[in-house]
Amino acid sequence: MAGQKIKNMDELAKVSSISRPTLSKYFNDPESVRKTTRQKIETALEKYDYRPNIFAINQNRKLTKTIGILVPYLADPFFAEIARRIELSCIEAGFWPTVFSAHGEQELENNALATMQSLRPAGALIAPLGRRSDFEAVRRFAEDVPTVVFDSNVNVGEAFVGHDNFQSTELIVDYLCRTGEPPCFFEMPPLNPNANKRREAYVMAMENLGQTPEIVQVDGASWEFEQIGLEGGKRLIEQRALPSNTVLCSNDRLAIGLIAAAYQKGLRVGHGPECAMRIAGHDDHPWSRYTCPPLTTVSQDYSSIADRSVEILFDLINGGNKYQSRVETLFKGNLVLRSSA
Amino acid sequence: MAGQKIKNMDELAKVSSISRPTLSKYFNDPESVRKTTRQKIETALEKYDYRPNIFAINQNRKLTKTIGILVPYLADPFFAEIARRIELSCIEAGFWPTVFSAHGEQELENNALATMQSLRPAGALIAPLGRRSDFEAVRRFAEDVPTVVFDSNVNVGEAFVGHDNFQSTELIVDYLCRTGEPPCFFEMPPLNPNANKRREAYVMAMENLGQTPEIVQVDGASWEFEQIGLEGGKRLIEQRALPSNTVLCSNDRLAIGLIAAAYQKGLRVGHGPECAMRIAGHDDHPWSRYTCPPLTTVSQDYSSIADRSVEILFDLINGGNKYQSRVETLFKGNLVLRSSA
DNA sequence: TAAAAAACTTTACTCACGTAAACTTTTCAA
DNA sequence: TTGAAAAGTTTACGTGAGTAAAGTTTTTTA
Repeated sequence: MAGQKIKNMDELAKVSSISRPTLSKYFNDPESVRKTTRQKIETALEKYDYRPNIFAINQNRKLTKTIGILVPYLADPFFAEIARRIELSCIEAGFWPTVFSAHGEQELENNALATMQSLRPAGALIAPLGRRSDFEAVRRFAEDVPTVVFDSNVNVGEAFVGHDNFQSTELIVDYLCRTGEPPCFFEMPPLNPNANKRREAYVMAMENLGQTPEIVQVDGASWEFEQIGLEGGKRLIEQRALPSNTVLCSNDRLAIGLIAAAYQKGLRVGHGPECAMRIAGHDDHPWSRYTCPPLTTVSQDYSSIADRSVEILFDLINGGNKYQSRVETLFKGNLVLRSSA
Repeated sequence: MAGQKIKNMDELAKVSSISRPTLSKYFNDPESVRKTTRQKIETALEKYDYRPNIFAINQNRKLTKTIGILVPYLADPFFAEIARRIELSCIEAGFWPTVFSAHGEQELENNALATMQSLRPAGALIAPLGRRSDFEAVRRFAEDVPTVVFDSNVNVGEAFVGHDNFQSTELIVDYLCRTGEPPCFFEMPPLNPNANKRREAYVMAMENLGQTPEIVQVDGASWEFEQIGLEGGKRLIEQRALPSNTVLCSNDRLAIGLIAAAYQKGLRVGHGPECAMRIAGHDDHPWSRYTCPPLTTVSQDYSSIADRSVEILFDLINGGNKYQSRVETLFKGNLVLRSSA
């Protein structure tokens, strides 16, 4: 492959003594040509440096090999991680994934959707911003491109894959009630459906246990959840405004901020008798292992969510284009007991 | 734009009464046509739903509007953050950035380079893996595509933009020596040139101050630096093998792991008299604000690195293609004093 | 070994747009 | 009002590959 460069398939056809249509077939699917021709082509490919021009390839194909991936905020390790897994699955399946991020803003989300759309992808996996999404834009996109929505259920696309917030929230509320003071719920103004569902699930779970739900909402509208948790947490601790010494946070990033707030205010966090408060999170975020103390939380099943999303998308792409009805798949979470609660 | 769909420029030419070459000019640069024609085009665009086909556009242009961005590991918030800034600058300048990640592996880095190359981008901004890079592949890429290398200096491409590890390391070593026990240096096997330079800089700075440098290397070859810091840290603390109670970590992520290790081993971290050890990092990583205690570190000038990289690339793209010689720009770090050291 | 099937070659057209050349119309300053 | 200069139109060709149809060669099957 270090050899001379070759401009196009016609030139490759000459030097390999294989006709261009056959070469075209080969690049579409190497298995679709006879073994002997495949070998001829591959020896030529070793000798000459050639890669088909993507733009020319995709111009005529109805079905490109591109897959669009859109996440609301790539600097959040949860999305970075899930995007990573999806990307790898796509590469393995011979597709060309391209990752886009909305960076938390509607304008950029629409921008990314438009860019993706003009890439005419075979399919897309998108996690919409949620509350800030331009739903019309997302709907129009999903009409055009076979789309699997993950993480944030906005009721468009052919399928949704996500996390069972009710199951997981009940799990951790049960645990917290069983092992100490019933938790209050610490949240910020909800950015997406998950946050809302978690609040509702908390209320339900508490009522089922005969406890009074207590919700504490702190201000904040950015994607710097830790900062919001830290600032809000410090204020609440100063004012002794937390209704319970056990705090269930709407997500791990908020919990990380709250743990830092407790530390800075000299409050010991954990479940021992010498501890002033218990803090629990939700997600099993990559960082939650490294907080002080390590964070007790409920996991999201990252790999299942990523794998299933891709699986469903490939189904969609291969077999026709539409499911009979919209499929929603929710994965259960597991209790991750560490020492913060 | 909710109107009927239009297939191609010819159809748009008909409905807008503007010739196709002029339309082509308009899409290339809306400012390049007379105001009256621009308005005609734009009213047609509001009525009919049309976007030029990217593939057809790029097939013919020598200069596409695509910019490739490659980072070694996108799940690391440092790179996520810097990629985010670069992306935004590119969008603002009217380019189409596409982010790729090597996910820490050479094979995927080469893969990403190949994909980028076949996108025939106007330019690329790449942060190579470093030690694990296939240097030949990177060099060949940079020969083909105007390339600015950032973060990890591998001596290819037209320019390098990065962080002044010598200056910053000296800064924090000075600070640590001035305010307490001289630090030992905590590292893992270096993945890239920065890690090596930091070690060298540490040794130099210590010697300049008449101190004996002490280096502690823990095992680990993954990109889970926190995990490496945590495991290595716990072992060192158990065995009382740290040569100093002040530890300068090669980077913040390692420091985050080490802080967790100290916490788990019951050692209080900070600079008070009641503290057992001081821990400092390097990078001012997005998380370093939320450790317990908050991490004292030296900042990398994220925004300058991102901005200058983009600036240089645009220079390269616009004015000719080559600099006389390879330009290296290093930005200084600042001491970020928090309470861990 | 003959016939049928599979794979390949040749030829020719398509896709949607970039772009160059020659010509026409509009704009604007002298 | 005139005459460049600027902007637009018409025409025509290029890009690199997908793909269809008709014919040829190779392989497989009976």
